[in-house]
Amino acid sequence: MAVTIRDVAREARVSVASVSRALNGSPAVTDETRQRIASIAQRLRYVPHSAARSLITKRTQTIGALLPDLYGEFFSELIRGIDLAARAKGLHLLVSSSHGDADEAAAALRAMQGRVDGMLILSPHVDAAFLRANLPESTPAVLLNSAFDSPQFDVLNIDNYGGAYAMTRHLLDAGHASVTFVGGPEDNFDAQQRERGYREAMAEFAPKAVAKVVAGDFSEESGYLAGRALAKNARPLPAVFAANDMMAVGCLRAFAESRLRVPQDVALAGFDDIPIARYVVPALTTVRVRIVDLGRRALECVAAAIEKPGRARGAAQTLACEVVVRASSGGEAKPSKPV
Amino acid sequence: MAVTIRDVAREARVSVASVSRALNGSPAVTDETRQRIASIAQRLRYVPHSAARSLITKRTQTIGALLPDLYGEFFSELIRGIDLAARAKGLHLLVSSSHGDADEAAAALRAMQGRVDGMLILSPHVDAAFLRANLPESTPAVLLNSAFDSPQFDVLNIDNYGGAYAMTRHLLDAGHASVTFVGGPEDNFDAQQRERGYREAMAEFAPKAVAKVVAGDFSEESGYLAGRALAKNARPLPAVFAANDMMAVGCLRAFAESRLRVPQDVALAGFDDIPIARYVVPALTTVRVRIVDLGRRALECVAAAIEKPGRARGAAQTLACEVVVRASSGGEAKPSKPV
DNA sequence: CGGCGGAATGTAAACGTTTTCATCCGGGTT
DNA sequence: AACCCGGATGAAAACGTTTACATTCCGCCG
Repeated sequence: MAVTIRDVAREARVSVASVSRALNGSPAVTDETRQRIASIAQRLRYVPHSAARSLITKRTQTIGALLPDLYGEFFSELIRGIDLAARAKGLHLLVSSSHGDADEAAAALRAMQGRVDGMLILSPHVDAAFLRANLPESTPAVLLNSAFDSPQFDVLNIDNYGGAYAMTRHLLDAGHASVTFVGGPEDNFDAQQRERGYREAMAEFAPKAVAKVVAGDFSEESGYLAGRALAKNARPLPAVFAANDMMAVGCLRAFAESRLRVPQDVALAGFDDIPIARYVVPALTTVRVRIVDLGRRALECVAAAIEKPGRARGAAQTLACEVVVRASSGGEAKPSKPV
Repeated sequence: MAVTIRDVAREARVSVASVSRALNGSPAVTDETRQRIASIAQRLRYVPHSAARSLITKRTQTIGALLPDLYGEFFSELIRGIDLAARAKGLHLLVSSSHGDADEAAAALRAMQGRVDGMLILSPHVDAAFLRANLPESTPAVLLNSAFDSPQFDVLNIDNYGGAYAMTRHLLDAGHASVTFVGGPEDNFDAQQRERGYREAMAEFAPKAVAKVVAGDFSEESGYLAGRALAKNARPLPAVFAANDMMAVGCLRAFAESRLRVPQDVALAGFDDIPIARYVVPALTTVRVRIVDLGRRALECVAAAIEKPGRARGAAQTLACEVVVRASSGGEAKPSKPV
């Protein structure tokens, strides 16, 4: 049915070995025969059978990506970065996303076994035991945004700490006497790091003020509730720094209901720079994370691990964030045109 | 190194054929031996080598998804739907996205050759010639949201026409004497269909009014410009229906600058129901498209084509949309809490 | 009691590559 | 002239499955 290496060999009057060599760029073949074989292969539309090749080379040229139940921009951007880098390296991308719990993730991980040369794993469910149980020893893997730190695996994290630290500092520098933090879920790694960044910046740059954290869970609703509670406090209000943009949007709604003007009565900042952040009124000051870079770096990292199997594992990299100042923090007045 | 079917066979004191049969559920094997083999396989952590299996069965259990340079919510939701359906069917998902032009898409399509049993293709660049040149005859493919209609391929479209028709009708029913349409890019299939839906609804439900279309290109900026132009018109202003939400957001900004109140002075609606639509003020009336369902249906469609190779191709399905009424059209006043 | 049929299992070919090893050939060295 | 060396090519094994076909075994019927 399909054209195989044999057909090309027959047509070119050489052995299959020569065809293989010619097409794979082995030096042990005359330029002239290489040309001839190449042109015949092209004419016949020969495409090497990837399964047969994988069988013998033990390489699939494929990277697996294991992702949790992820929504919106973050997911797209991450995949974009991974995909771009994979294409540049001639690798394919096998995706398995939308994993709600550890069991689903485990099943997905096992299902990928043997189909991929390496893995990119972003999941709140991973820990040492999970990986030992579900990931073959020999498969290189890069953990994304994971609290889990092991000499076995490379880890690539967002600098949540640094971003929150920088934002807190920015708010204090802008003249606010104090900053209140709206926290994320307690068991969330990102949330923990962001809170730590906030606390340390407060300790350093506002030693007289006291750090104050109100609870939240990253949802818009929890931000709304937090905002409503904060609006009752004594004036002047401290600046509010929400652990993510969705909660900041919730705060914004609560403040609007309480007839509080942002940023005149209360300054507000978020974290993530989701697209909505540019379009709420006033536009939200936030911390931007270059998700595309996260994906790209992750893929390059696992590709490197595949190429050099003996290489030391366990490198931990951190991806910098940047403060994006918009109208909501009062740092800059640009209410009309989105950035 | 890795454990193969031979190891299992040796351990179980049977032939490899029996192991294969037992693990693949062939009826020609005693329940007792099946049990024994299964437990040994599990103990040895045997996983069939997928490449070897593909080599002989000519199946990869993998679906390829070819996507253009897609951003945000649409991409995530689409992949989510595809992934969910794929998992349910035990299929893997090979993704190649971010294709800017036809050449890139062609290269990606060819690279997937032999690695997938079927393809999901969403790309403005596909047409008959493109597919003939880059897709093997035998590979089933489903085209998503494509103007190209051929008896060769299944096509799955969003009901842009019906959604725009329904929205226009909704605005007219709500008491607006006329509706002005802000169009999308001229060569865009979605935009064309939406405009057609608008025109036909106008002709049918507002025969005395005249359909009016101002140009746009789906960008927020083009919506802003359109909104500014419209704000100059004679009062009372007709309702404004933008061909997508981003342009509607742009209109909103222009109206705010012109001190026009929405919906009191001008009613506004968009299309897509992007997340931002809920958070702008006032919240945007729009047309919702169930992208997850699009992905799910597409995968089920290609899976069906793979299972029954002889089946008739060329079925065209259409995915219904629904009008989502929020504050911006004045149909319902719910300015505070997002839906 | 012999043969037959069907169920369970085994044997080996086939899938399409890559790669090791062998072969061949021409030319330079001794 | 004999030898060797190195470069180009070919033959065949190997990768780990599935499956067509062969074999074995056992009970049952004539």
